[in-house]
Amino acid sequence: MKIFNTESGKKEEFVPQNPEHVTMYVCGPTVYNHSHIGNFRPPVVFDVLARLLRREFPKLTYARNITDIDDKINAAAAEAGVDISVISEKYTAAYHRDLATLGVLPTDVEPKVTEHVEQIHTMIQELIDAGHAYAAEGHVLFSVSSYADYGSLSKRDPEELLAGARVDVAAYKKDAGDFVLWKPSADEQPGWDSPWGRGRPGWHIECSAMAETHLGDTIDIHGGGTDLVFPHHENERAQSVCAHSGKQYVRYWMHNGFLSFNAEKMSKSLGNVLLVKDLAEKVPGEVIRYVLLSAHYRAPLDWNDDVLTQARNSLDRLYGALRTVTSLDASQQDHIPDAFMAALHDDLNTPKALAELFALAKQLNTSTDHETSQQLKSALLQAGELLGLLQHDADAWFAGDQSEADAATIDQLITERLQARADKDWGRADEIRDQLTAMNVVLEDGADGTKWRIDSSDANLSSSK
RNA sequence: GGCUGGGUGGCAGAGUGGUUAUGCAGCGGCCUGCAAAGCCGUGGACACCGGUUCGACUCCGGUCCUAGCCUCCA
Repeated sequence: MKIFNTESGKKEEFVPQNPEHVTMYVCGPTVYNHSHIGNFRPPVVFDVLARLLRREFPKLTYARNITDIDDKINAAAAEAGVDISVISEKYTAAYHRDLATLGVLPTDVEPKVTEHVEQIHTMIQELIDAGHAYAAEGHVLFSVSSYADYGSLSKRDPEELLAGARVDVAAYKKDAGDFVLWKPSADEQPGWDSPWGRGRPGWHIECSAMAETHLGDTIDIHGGGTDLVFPHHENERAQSVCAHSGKQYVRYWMHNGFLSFNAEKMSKSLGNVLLVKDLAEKVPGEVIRYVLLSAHYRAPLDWNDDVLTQARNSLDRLYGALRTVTSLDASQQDHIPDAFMAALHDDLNTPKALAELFALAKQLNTSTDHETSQQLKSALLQAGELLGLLQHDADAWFAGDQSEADAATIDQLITERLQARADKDWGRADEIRDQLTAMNVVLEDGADGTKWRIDSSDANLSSSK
């Protein structure tokens, strides 16, 4: 398996530190508000990677954190007049609902910052003891100049960084590039007692401490959005390497590209933020997931009003192929085609992998041999599972969210129409079909009976709000 | 301004120094009582300008556009 490593700028063969136990850490959300669709690209992309790793290695420990202490959470809590836990728990729950909508499997560990304050203290102390950090006016700062390799992950020259810095440099900083590990809290702000006074963790130390706690000093894969390369991951790396006597922190850094909306940055100020819960009212979560996997994870992905419709229609084709085989013989065999695996092994090339799914669908649609069809359906389901797609019952997929009562009515009408057709009473048959069309039901007559589906084509999938 | 990516047909989106991506949409045909689905076929693309090469969408240089980052950010 090859993985593009941000640190080297190349695709590298993936060799875990311990082939018996692979470790992966992905930066999770700060739970102060709803995450938008762009925020879900990493969980979905790394969910596919986790599925792949679990298939190919005996053990994977995958951690994705919840940042539940942050100034934005503080602000939201203060405004609502509640404890920060009220805010963070509310939006953690929302985050979990959205993950479930998108078919993202739970991680092995979901560490919360507020549950790791002790470990954060320990790590800060280690950094101070080793001369990489210093306390000043209630703050503890990491001394960037103490880590010679600083900047090499994000390919930045520390000198230029400082020259271009547009922030006000606090007087207590020895060096303008130094970043905070611990900062003081005012009395009304949430805080924890510490050797450096009451305060709260800085923005980067939490991930270092949580990764260390759950995955050890060196982790195999660390993922996140490309915007996190600097400063977040650069700083994480500096902290962890320095706290661990120079030991490597991450073997493979992976960063996903950004999602834009109609070629504009998705941001609250532009009013173009798309929420999973809103999209899920229009389409199944699987359609949203399909869109997120339809572009390579490192490439930019532009969301526009057509992508959901296209994804919906594409999935219809795959489910349509699955529906040609009504039952599946029990089979433990692995039928996933090599080309599909090769695509995923090539730096998680999900668009190529999807193309292989369509190749399977075409074979399935043209197959006349029972045995072959069974294998093809099995292959499609197994390959789909690796992508987190195609796991619904095909009939249920096409039935949409019709109630059972409706389904019963539809079946009743279809039975009547079949009789009319048997009697060659085309007028009556078409009358019934028109009736069903009015119910948004499309019929498909086949050799083995009549299937139906809910017409989603003119359902308003426009994603603008 | 600096650093790092990206610009492929109507849309989405892979890939490659010479050969069909794939899907959606379109068009023609087959199938069908008629449709739908499916199948077969089909048109249509590599931002621009140079260079290297027998040959460049692919490699190199430059230009333009675009995204992210330059201490909150997926």
